[in-house]
Amino acid sequence: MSRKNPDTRRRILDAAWKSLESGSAAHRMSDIAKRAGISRQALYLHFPSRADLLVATTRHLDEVKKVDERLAASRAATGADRLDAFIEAWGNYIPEIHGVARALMAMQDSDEEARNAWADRMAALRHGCKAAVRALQEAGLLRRDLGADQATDMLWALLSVPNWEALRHGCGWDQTAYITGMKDAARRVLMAP
Amino acid sequence: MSRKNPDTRRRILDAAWKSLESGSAAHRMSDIAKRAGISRQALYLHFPSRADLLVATTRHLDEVKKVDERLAASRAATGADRLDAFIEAWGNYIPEIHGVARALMAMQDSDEEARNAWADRMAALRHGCKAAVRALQEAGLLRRDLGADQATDMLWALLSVPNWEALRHGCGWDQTAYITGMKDAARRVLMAP
DNA sequence: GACGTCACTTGACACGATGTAAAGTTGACA
DNA sequence: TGTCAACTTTACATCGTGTCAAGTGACGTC
Repeated sequence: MSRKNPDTRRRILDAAWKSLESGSAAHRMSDIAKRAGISRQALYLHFPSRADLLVATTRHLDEVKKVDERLAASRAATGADRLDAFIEAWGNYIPEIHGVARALMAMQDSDEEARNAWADRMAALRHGCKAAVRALQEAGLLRRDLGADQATDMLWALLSVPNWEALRHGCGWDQTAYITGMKDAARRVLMAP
Repeated sequence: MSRKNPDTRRRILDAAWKSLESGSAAHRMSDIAKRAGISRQALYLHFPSRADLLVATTRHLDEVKKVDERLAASRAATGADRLDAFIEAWGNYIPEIHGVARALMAMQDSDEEARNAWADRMAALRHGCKAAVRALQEAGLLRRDLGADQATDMLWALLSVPNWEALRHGCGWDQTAYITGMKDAARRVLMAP
């Protein structure tokens, strides 16, 4: 699969990324191929299906954008600071992956591979939420009447991509308003006053 | 368009609804026609496109399920009770329209008509949120540091269908847990402690 | 009792997107 | 010079949507 020219592969992934990121609706395989400067068929030589391409594109983005490093910063903090840092790291990552995320979400109904890829991603987010909730709990800041699982669920829902879309695009919030709004909402929902 | 047999029209709408509501992935025009007991072409005699059919199905659902009546109940209340009543009315309506909502959301990228139909629906929800926020404000219960618009946005995002999906299906919450969880979250985010 | 019309059926086809298959081109390397 | 790998070109299968046109059968009307 990936034994072809690694440079071409990279060009395809960049093309897919940019194509999805640019608001335009030209997300067909032929558009991506054109943008990468290769034939549509060469694309299938590297990625057997559209779903494969999208999944590889998310991984590629993770690598280029260094999610791990970003999230590592939040892991250093404790208590409420950790919650803030996590929301900031993830919340500022969403706009960068948003195009690809949208495409992946749109394929969920029709393609199992896409569904699994997105589920994986959401599981990773949930893991981060869980850790942030535990940090609150350890600092004695988590609401007493809220189970850790329930708190994790709420935070996870709050930080979902559709929520980001709703506030940023549906309501016209800017990115900093989104971040501060989310930090505020999360503290109010999860922490004792 | 709708000058054909109104009984057939109704059968089509019911078929579309049930087809979308049943988890199975058979949502093609031919499946809906089969379920309605007519030919695929007769379907196009009543609804010129898939998007038209979906839009009509949501309206049909609204009629059958009597959204207006349900929401009217919440309009009678005041202050925090109104917020609770609104969340309960809308939150319990989501599962009934969920199948159709999903289909409509999935068509957003490809079809403008579907996009507008969904936008209309979300605008109606937003209108309800705004009224609930105003009720809080009039009762002096709204947080002082939160603008009415900002509060409306937050409530609107909180009550979105994707959030319902995330908590009910992603996290396995049952419907009553969802309702109480949302009421609680909304109060914490919007009201002063 | 023939006639027309209306709601629907039957069958065929165009289109756009994905994905498959196979033969041809080009350049690097032995 | 020959071969191999990466990519191109061309052609085609498939699936779902939407269009078109001719046909059928029941019902009301003159």
